[in-house]
Amino acid sequence: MTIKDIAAYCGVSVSTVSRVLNDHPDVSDSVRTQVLKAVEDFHYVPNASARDLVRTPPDTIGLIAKGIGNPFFAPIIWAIERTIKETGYTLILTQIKTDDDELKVGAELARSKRLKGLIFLGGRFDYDRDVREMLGVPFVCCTFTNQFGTMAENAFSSVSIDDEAAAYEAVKYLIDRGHSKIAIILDDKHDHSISELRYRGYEAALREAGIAPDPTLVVEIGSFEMASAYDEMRHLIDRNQEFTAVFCIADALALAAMKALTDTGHSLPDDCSVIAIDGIDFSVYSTPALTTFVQPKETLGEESVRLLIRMIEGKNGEQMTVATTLRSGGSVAGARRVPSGR
Amino acid sequence: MTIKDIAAYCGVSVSTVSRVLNDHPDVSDSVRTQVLKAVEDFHYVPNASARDLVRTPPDTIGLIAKGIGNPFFAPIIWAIERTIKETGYTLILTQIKTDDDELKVGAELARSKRLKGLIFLGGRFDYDRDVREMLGVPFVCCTFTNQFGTMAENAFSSVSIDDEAAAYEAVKYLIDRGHSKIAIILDDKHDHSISELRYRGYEAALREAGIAPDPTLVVEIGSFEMASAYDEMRHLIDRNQEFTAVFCIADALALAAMKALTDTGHSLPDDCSVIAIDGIDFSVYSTPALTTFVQPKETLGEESVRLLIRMIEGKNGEQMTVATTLRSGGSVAGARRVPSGR
DNA sequence: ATAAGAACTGGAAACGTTACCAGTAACGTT
DNA sequence: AACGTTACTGGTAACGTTTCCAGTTCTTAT
Repeated sequence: MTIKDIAAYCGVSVSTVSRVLNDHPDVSDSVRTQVLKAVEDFHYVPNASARDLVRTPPDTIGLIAKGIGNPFFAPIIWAIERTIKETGYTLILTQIKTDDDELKVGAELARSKRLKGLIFLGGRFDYDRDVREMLGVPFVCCTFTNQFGTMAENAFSSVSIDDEAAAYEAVKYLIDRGHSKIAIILDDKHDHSISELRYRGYEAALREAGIAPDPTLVVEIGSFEMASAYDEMRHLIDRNQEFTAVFCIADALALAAMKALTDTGHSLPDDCSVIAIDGIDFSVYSTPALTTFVQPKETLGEESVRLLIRMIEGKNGEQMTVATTLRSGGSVAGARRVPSGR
Repeated sequence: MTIKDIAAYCGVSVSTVSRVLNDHPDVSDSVRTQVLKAVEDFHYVPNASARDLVRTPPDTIGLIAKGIGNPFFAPIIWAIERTIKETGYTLILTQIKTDDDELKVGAELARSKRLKGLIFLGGRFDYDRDVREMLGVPFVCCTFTNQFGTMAENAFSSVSIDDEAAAYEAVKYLIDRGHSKIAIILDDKHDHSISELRYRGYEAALREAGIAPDPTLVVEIGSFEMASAYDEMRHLIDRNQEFTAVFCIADALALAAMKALTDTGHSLPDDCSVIAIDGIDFSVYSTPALTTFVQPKETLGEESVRLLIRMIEGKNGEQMTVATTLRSGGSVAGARRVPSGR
C-alpha cells in the first residue's frame, strides 16, 4: 500500500495525494475528503524512510541513555521528551548498556538518521578532542561533564551538578554532626565517572576536617547494583569495622546499604547514619526516609535541550552547573560512641 | 557526505562502495581497504532512510511501552531486547504515556516503519475485533491479555500472569493467616485494566472465605503514583478504619503504603500486614522486605518475542499464562486483635 | 471580451541507497 | 587459438516520497 495505490484508487495523481497528506493548500475539498477517506479505509500510512529521504529532515535530536528503567533517569527522560516536543523538534530514544560506548552509538545514529544534535544521559567523563568531529553534530552531556577529557569547553555543552561539591557537602553534613568514621559506597574509585568525582568530594571533606581517609572504609562494588551494595555492606559490617555513618554515591545503593544495616540489627539512624546523592522517589518511602542531595531532574532535562538547541543554532557550547537541594529524611543522626560492630 | 562522494573520492563507482559497505565479495582488496579508509576518514555512515527504502526491510519489531522508567518494566524490556537481538530481528522502542493510545501509536509505527510485528508492554484489556486489521501486523500483549475485549483468541498473542488468580492467592495468603479486615490499594476498580482484574481476585478470595467485601477498605488512587498511594493510605488510617492487612496491586504502591503505616506509628508487620504483586528490586530492600508475588520478568519478555515470531511465521496467536512465585519478605504476620487505628 | 490572477492538478526530478545486469580483464583449459 | 571461468567493476533501475514547474480551468476585474 503506497501513495500510488491511493492515487490510483482515487483517480488522482500522487502529487495530489501527497498534498492532502501534508496539509498543503491548493487541493479541492471534494478531492481532499475523498483521499482522506481512502487513506482511512486502507489504513495507509506514508513510508517513513521514503519521506525522510526526500524532505528536509525533520529536526530530530537523539537521546542516548545509559539504561532506561533507572528510576533516577526516568523523570529526566520525560522532561527531555516534553521540552523537545515543545520546541518543535522530534526525539529518537536509544538505550544502551552501561558498558556500551555511547560515542560509537551516537556517531552512527547522528549520521545515519541525520540528527541535528545528541544528548547523552549518563556517560563517561573523558571525551577526547576528536569526539566533536567524530560525532559531527553538537551534543550535550546530561548529568555529567567532561572533567577528565581534553575537549575544548566550547565544543560541547553539559548540564550537571557539581558532583565533587555535592559529595563534599554530603560528607561535611555528616562531619558537622560529629561523625568521623565515615564509610563510602561507590562503583569504582578510578573509573573516570561520577564515582571518582564523588569520591574526591568525600576525601576532600575528610581531609578538610583533619580526618585521614581510611581505605578500609571505602567500599567499591563492581557493578552498580543494589545486590552488590547490600553484599558489600554486609561484608563491611562483618569485618567489625568501626564507622558511624555511610555516604553512598547514589540513592539506590543507599537503600540497599540501609537494608544491610537493619538486617544486622542496627537501628537507623542511631547506630549508623546514611546519606546519599540523587533523590529518587523510592528513597522518600524508606524507613527512615533517606537524607539525600536531590538533583533537579526537571531542570537537568530542560536545560539539556535548551543548550543543545542553542548550539544547533550556532552558539558555542557551555557548561552549566545546577544546584542540588538537601532533602532531609531521617537517616542521619549525630554520632554516638562505639556505634558500629554488631 | 553520501556514497557518491566516497565513490568519487576513491575514483570508483557507487556500486563498488556499496559492495564494500555491505561486505559483498567481488571487490579487490586494494579497493576495499581504500574505500574503508575513506569511509573512516570522512566518518561516513550510510543514510538509514535510503537504505531502508530500497532493501528488503530488516526484520524489525516494535516495542511500545507504557512508561519506561518503571522499575517493573525495565528487566522485561532488557529481556525483550536481548531475545530480539538473538533471533536476528531488530528492535525499535517507543515509550508512551499511560493515557496515550498504544493502538494508534502502534498502527502508525507498524506501517510507517514497515514493522514485522508489535509488542505492547502494559496496555488496555479491551481491544476490539478490528484491532488486528487496524494494526496490520501480528502483535503480542506483554503483561496483559484481552480479558474485556472482543478479539478472537487466535488473532493475537499474549503473555501474562493470571492477574485475578494472583490477587486471589495474595489475599488468600492473608486470610489463611487470620486476616479478615483486608484493605486494597488500586488504581481504579473499573478501568478495564490490571487494577480491575486484581480487584476481582481480591473480592473472590474474600467471598470464598465468607467475608463481605467492605467498600470503605477499597482505596482507589487516581493515578499510579507512590505519592497518591501514600496519601490515600494516610487517609484510610486517619479514618480510624479497622483493618489488619493491606493488599496492594503493585509493589511500588505497597512501599508507599508501608511508609504511611510506619509514619503513623504502626509497626510492621505486627500492626498491619502488607502484600503485593509484581516483585521489583526495591521491594527486597524495604524493611520489612515486602512479601509479594513475583512476576517472571525474564520469561515474560522472552516468551513475548517467541510468540510474536511464531505469529510472524504464520502460526496462530496464543494466550500464555505464566506463574508467579511468592517471595516472602517479612511484611506479613498473623492477624491480631484491634490492630489498626492510631 | 479579455487579461490577469487564483485555484487546482499532473508530470517528473530528486533524495541516497541497493541489486541486478552487463561488461572487461586476466587466467587457465582444451 | 579459441573458449569458458573467475574476479572484479560500472551503469542504472528501482524503492516511496516530496516538491518544483508547468499546465489547465475558473474567477474576477477591467
